[in-house]
Amino acid sequence: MPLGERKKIILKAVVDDYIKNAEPVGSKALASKINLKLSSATLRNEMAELESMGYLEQPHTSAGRIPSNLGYRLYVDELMKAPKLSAKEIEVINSALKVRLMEIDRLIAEVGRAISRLTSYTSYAAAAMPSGARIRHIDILPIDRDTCVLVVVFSTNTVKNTVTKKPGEISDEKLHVIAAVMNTRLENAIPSVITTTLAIDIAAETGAPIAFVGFILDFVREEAEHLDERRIYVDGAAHLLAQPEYKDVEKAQRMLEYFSNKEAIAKLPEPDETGPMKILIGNENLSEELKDSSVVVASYDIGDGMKGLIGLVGPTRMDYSKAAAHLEYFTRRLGKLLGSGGKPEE
Amino acid sequence: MPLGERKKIILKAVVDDYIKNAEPVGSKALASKINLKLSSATLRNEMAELESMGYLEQPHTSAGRIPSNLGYRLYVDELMKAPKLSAKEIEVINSALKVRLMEIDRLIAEVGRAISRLTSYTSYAAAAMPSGARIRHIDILPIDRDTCVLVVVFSTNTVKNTVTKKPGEISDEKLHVIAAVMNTRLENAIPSVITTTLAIDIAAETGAPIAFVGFILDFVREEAEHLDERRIYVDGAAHLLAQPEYKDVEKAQRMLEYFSNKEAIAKLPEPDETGPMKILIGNENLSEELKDSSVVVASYDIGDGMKGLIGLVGPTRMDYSKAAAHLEYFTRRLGKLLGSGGKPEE
DNA sequence: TGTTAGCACTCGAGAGTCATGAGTGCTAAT
DNA sequence: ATTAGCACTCATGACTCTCGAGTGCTAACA
Repeated sequence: MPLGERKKIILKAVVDDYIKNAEPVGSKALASKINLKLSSATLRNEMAELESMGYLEQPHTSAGRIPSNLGYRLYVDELMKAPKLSAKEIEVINSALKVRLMEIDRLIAEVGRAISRLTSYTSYAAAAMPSGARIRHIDILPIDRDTCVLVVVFSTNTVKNTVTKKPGEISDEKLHVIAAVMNTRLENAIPSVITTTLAIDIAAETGAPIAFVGFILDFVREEAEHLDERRIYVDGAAHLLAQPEYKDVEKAQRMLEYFSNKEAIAKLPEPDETGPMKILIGNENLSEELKDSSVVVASYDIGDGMKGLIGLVGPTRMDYSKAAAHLEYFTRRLGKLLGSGGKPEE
Repeated sequence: MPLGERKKIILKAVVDDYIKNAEPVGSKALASKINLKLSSATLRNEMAELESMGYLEQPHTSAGRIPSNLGYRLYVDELMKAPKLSAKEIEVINSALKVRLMEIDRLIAEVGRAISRLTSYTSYAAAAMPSGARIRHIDILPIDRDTCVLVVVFSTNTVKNTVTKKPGEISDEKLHVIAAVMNTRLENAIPSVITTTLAIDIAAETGAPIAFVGFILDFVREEAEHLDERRIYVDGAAHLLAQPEYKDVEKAQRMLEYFSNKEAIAKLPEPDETGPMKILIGNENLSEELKDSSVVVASYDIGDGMKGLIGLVGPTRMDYSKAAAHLEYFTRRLGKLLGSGGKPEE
């Protein structure tokens, strides 16, 4: 059942209006706003048909129509105006991205914050690490008599470090030797090869205290294990409350709780092989809590096999076009920015 | 005007009851709950006096009384039951702290999360770095032909690192030399000594490309500048909405926005010389947004001159005793745990 | 055949009314 | 000094009513 051209125009008008005003749109109001010169009666007929086809819904008999999930779906797939940012918005984004490249985590958090501000929707941002990282390099830097810094580089180019005490009697050269032995044993190894036996071996070979060696190896293994545990930054949760669909405190609270729940948050949607952006409308979401919200999520390449993830959450009535436009631009710019990998030559 | 013993008991009972039920407490209800055997009429008289003294307030003529800020103040200063945790709560806290020592930032965030869960109040947690950190050590670790890791240790024992490309022609030994030169020049220096001139100097002395040296020094300086920019982790904002005093969506939204505002959040209260814990009731708070909320905040020693900060925010009707008890125990345990400084010997 | 005008009908939102009851202050008795 | 009694206050919630935006249907019209 292909939709007639006029029905499409009407559906688009209804969705646009509802996105803007959050109130069921009636035939009369629509008649004055639409460019087609049709009477409200005709629109009523058309809208009744659109409803029977499942694109529109009526909250109650004597109210206007609102789009159904199916209606939104058609809207985002075919009808909505090409996502486009104003020059001013682009200006703002670019200046937000002018921050120097910093720790990846901080960057991700900042990006989430910026896009949430710009769109007035709640954002979530994360970096998805490829699992199965290998150990690339271990180093132990002497700092003073009984302090040293332990540095581990993984195959993802992620670096972890910790400051720790060292037994005073270990010389700087000895530290070097310990690190060298660990590197020959562990270079390119998966973290699970680290065992107590290995620690004992290395301690014996280098003559270093077993406790010290054990501490280092434990650190390496644990950091490796935590490597693909993605940290998600949620920002702009307050924006949720601004939306009339969350004016019910209970509902708003459920959403906020959802966003502060680590397990739930780990399952937030992400784009798949179908492309770098995904729009999930209402019940297309898998999480129960999101079933009457919508999500627009995009991914970008961070480099070193890592993928960045950034999404916006709003009511099903959200401005998909705006959300998509911002995400699209942001991820494109980020991809470019990060693609160069923070080389010295800027 | 010293408060009579009986008035104190009555005030305490009113506060306790109001903390629990969030509803103005009337003379009759109070008469049945209080252990003194007084009639409601007597209580009425006493409560009227307490009101005229400013310890109680009446939302409207025919309602019960609620504590005023002054009343709460007296309550926390003199009346409330000694903060005490149940064995079960202690159990939960201890298991929450059993996480291995990790990056300080992550630890702080986790602590905030845990205490928010335990108390059902919104928490904020931060580490306050001492300003004026000096450079302690710089190292450049070769990883492969054109990748290296830059590691900087500051006098606060904070370590910052970044992965970067290096010009392929620089040998591992050369990296070593560059690092050594930088260390002799910058050891124990304040970051502002880093200038373009210095970069040119070092490049000349080592024969390294000026771009590479410049990149390293820029990184050091910028990280140093960001060092005392404290990052604050807020958790459990959803708990706010559970409190009846924030059932008004507007108000709740203002609070949430407040907590996602970087500038505002940087000014959250912290304990001062008067002691490790501070209770701010209602309008004792300086921020406009907190004037009808209360804050209980405590600090603890992280070591290396850093101070940890953790606070709970709730309605003025919050359970000060519970909040204080949790904070007290948490900070005490944390101080002990961190005091040892993450030595290898556990 | 598609469009429009007209009309009776529906139903949520908001205003107004009213009874209820928890709570008060005051007075007089204990 | 305490208490019982009583008249008064006022927020709350249930109920009713009106208003009006919006609908579906029918009949007239191009």
